[in-house]
Parts: sequence; structure tokens; C-alpha cells
Amino acid sequence: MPSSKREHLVDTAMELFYKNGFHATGIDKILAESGVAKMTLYKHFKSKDELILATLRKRDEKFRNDFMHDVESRAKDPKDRLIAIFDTLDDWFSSRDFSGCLFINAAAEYPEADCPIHNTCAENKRLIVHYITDLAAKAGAKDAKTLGQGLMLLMEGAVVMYYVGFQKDAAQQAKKSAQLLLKASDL
Amino acid sequence: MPSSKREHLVDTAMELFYKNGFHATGIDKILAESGVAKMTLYKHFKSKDELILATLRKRDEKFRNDFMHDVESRAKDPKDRLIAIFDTLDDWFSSRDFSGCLFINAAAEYPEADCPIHNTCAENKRLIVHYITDLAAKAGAKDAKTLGQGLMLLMEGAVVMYYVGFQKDAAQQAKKSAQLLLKASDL
DNA sequence: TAGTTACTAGACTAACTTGTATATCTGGAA
DNA sequence: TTCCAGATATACAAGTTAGTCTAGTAACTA
Repeated sequence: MPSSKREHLVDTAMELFYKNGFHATGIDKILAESGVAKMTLYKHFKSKDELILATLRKRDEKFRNDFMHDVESRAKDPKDRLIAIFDTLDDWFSSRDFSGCLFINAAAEYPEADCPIHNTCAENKRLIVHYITDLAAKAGAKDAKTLGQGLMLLMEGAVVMYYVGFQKDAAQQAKKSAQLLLKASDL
Repeated sequence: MPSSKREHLVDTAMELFYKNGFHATGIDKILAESGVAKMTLYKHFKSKDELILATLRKRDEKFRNDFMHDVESRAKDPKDRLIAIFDTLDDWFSSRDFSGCLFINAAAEYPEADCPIHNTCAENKRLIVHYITDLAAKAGAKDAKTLGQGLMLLMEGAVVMYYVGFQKDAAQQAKKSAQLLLKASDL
């Protein structure tokens, strides 16, 4: 049986890191919020960085899972799913606790390319590109790789423009461009 | 005559904030690196946040200026300039000290929407969208606003995919999609 | 010469950081 | 009952943080 304290720590940490940032969130705040003792944290994780890595890994799994399920519940046809991505995105943006992309935020605070934290963020992006490119191939795009990459760029751009630039219609603007890219791929 | 100490502080701070992040860069490190006394800093800026704001404002001006000049030196025709954007981007990415977008990084560390730092980042994005949309209009795009927004999303997406996702060809992938969007706008 | 301005050096505060050490408590199994 | 794992509270170490205070220096100008 996995320790429930451990999971509770990771969940609390994820919330605080996401809302306030990594350096700005001290260990003590996570402990106070979760009601777990400090020694319990250091029994499960040998450092704050290890806790950060655990939260990123959990977030990666949960985010991609929720994302794919939401997209797939919106449309059956792979081609329609490629467009549905941007409605899923729109809903995510307008959710109450949206605070950008945890992986973009983490990479910003841990800039070094050989840092495990930054690399975990990179892995998340790679897996999402893979998912989208796979969908593009299933939809029969004439150049699935290019289409997949293009849609990924629109998606990440929308996250930045909504979160950093306060552009409320970023997801719908991305959707418009996505439709043009699909047309250019004979879809 | 503007204080040279002030400018030196801003330049040093910009370098360190960009390379290592904002919370991770202490006042003392900036002072040691610049060789300026602490009281001189607090004579020019009433807090670290004020220094951050000054660096963001200087960066905004310099970045947009350099960016526009580089784009405009690559092509004369507005339509060609819209594509040249992505070669400018590519050069920026492969420059030795590239560390993502300072404004995306800053917004990640200062998440609150009503925070002056976050708002300065938003302003930078708005001004760049405006520049690109203006170019699209000059190029005679049938829907300049949509094209401008689309190209901006590709651009920001490329920054994220290069910096966070280690995707080395992000700018060239963005360029390919940009060409498709231009075609869809009858250019 | 006297005054003004810009800057410097360095001590200092008070809070906060991650991480460790110690000693205690609790619930369940042998 | 005894033993033990897991968690607890609390104090602590050692360093860092932003920001203040004081006293002094160097250069320019009336």
C-alpha cells in the first residue's frame, strides 16, 4: 500500500507550486498546508528537488490523461479530434485555478538544460507532441509530422498568450489557425 | 546625464535574472557582479521589484527594437518579412546565451494577474502582436488580425518548444506552418 | 574654501531558507 | 505485554533573503 501521507504531500505541493511558483513556495508552507510533519517529508523525499520531481511526474500523468480523455470525449473522428484539442484548451484556460502550464513555469525557474527538473518538463512536451502527431497520422494528413508540430506550436502559443498576455480568446484564435493548417494538409 | 551606475545595475540584473531566474538571483549577487554598493541600488530603486520592473522595461524596448530591425534587414516586402520573422527567431534561439523569453519566465515567477511585473510582460506580448498584425495588414492579408494572431501563436509556441522541449528545429517548423497560414490568407 | 552630490563600505536586523537531530506518541502485530 | 514502524512536535544549524543605518570618501561647483 502506498503511503497516503506521501500522496497528500505531493498533491499539496502541486497546488502551491502551481499557484505561487517553486522558489516562492517554501517547504514549511507545504507542511503547514498539508498538516504533515517535516520528518515525514524527508523520510519520503531526500530534498525539495525530489519533491518537485515527484509533483511534475504526477502532474504529467494526470494532465495528459485528462487532456486526452477530454479531447476524445468531444469527437470520434481523428480529424475532428485535432480541432477539439482547442476547445479542450479553452475550457482549461477558463477553469478557476488556471495558472499557466506547470512545465513551462518549472522550466523557467530551473533553466539549466541538464537539470532533472527541466528535463522532466521537456519529456511532457515530447509526449504531447507525440499524441498530436499520432492523431494527425490517424486522420490521414499528408504530412502528419508537420501538421502535428504546427498544432503543438499553436497550442503552446495559446497557453503563453492567454497566461502571459491576458489574451482571452487565445484558444479560439489558435483554433482558427488550426483549421487552416488542416485544410493545407488536405483534411 | 542619466546615472551610469543605474544603467550598470539594470544591465547586470538583466543578465542574471535572464540566466538564473528572478527569485534565484539575490540582490547581493547583483551587487557583487556589478561592483555597486547596496545603498546606491536602494537610492535608485526602492525595492527589488522596482529593479525587476526597470530591467523588464529596458529589455522590452531593446528586444523589440533589435527584433524589428533584424526582420526588416532580411526582407523588404511585408509578406517576406512575415516569413523572415522565423529566421530571426532561429538566430535568436541559437545565440550563445539564449535562455527562453524573459517575459514568459518573469510571468511564471510572478503569477498574479494584478502584479505590475506580470502586466509588464503582458504589454510586451501585446506590442509584438501589434507589430506582426501591422505587417500582415501591410502585406495585404485578407484577414490581417487572424493572420497576425496565428503567426504570433506559432512564434510563442516555438520559443516554448525550443526552450522547454529542447526541440532544435522549432523555429523552422514554425516557419513551415507560417507559410501555410500565409497561403490561406491569399499571400 | 565650503558645500553639495554621488557613491562606498560594512555592520546590522529580522525574517526566512533547507535540512537535521532528538525525543515522544500511537496503533497494530507477535 | 512487548516490540516496532510510522508519524509526530519541537528545537536547532547554518546559510540566505531584502532592506536599513551610519559613517566616511571622492569629485565637482559656487
